Amino acid sequence: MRAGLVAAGVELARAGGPDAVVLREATRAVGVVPNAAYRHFADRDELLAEVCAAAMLELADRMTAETARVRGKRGNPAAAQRRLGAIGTAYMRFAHEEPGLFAAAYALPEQHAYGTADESGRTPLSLLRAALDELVEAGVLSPERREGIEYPVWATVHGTATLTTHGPLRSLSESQLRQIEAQTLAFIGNSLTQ
Amino acid sequence: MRAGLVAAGVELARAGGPDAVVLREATRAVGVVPNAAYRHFADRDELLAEVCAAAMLELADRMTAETARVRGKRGNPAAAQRRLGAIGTAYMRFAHEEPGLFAAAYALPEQHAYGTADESGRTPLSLLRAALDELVEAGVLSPERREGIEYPVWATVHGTATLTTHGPLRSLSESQLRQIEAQTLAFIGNSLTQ
DNA sequence: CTATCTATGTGGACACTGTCCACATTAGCT
DNA sequence: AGCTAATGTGGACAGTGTCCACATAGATAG
Repeated sequence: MRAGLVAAGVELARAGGPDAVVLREATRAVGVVPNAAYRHFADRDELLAEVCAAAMLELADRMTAETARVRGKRGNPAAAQRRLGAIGTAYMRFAHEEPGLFAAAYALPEQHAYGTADESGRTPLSLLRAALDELVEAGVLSPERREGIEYPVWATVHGTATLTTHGPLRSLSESQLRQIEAQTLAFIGNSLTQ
Repeated sequence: MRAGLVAAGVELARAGGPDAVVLREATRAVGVVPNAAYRHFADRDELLAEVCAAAMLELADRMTAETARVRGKRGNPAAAQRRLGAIGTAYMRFAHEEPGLFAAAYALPEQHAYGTADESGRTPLSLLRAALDELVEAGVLSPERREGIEYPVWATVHGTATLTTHGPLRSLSESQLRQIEAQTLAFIGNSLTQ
């Protein structure tokens, strides 16, 4: 039933973002009285935390999938760059295809949410780090510039994602959107390969 | 009184972010019955929109102030770069000194909020554009790379600001924070001067 | 096999929110 | 002076998170 509540919460978040994951509605969905939820969660935030973790997991899954589609063996410069691009693309695509879940993923400041690890330990951040490590290994990014570079890279993609989904840049045309996303990836590439 | 409600709303937002700007509380602060607000605002969102605009304005003011502190005449390459840095610094500093207001500034997707212009027409985005234009004028940024470059730049700074204030990177130590911010600005500089 | 304990769901309540309606007051214009 | 438009008031309703006391079922111990 805990799982049922979380599943209901995820659907609510998918449809309306973190604010839409309302405890009473989730209990209604699973067919139980509101208070029953308090046997499984201390409060609404604890439910939202689970929803958040689920959203992060789906994001990590998408990043993994998109990365896996890139051919070329590890260490190949072009392939490494494409894999980093795949990570950014998956991130921004997730934000647009599931804006509610994306917002929910970052709704809780608390969370140890560098991304709660899924069973395999993959988190969005760890996937990004791996891609950047490969970039160093491939000789594209110099080692002395590697440390901490994941944060600006993450921020750039995250900023574009939020600005274009929930921020002032939402309601751009599809083509404008694609252009800004491409420009964002090029911007990152520019900064790294130098 | 409309102004009073907005002022109360701004203080609420300052203290607790957009969710804290609750209509009834604002009317309480100005000493009037809740419904009185409906003579001035269609609903809560319309009040929040004003708060949002006020927050954007304060952000623009800070950016202007920080930029003005940079010496060196227009067109000087080093000065132009420092002015762009000042804009980013002001942005991230605002996010940290006024996290509630910063969040409120971006709370409403609706808004024509590329930043509602203040009396002088300055908005955060227009200030950024001006700084980038100067960078072109100074020969630091090549003209053919100028178009639309404001979006990745904005996104990078915005991403760092949100991740470190409301996101998973909050609760970093002061020194880690400063380092990430410096790294963010360097990252942008790297991408532009190439 | 019975008795007790623990986990889980129920009913009812409270404070709080945004919002609507009907009413009172007040200021300004004719 | 009297009408009109603007503004504030009182009361209400639905919806929310959360707390309390109660019921019930399932396991566990004697």
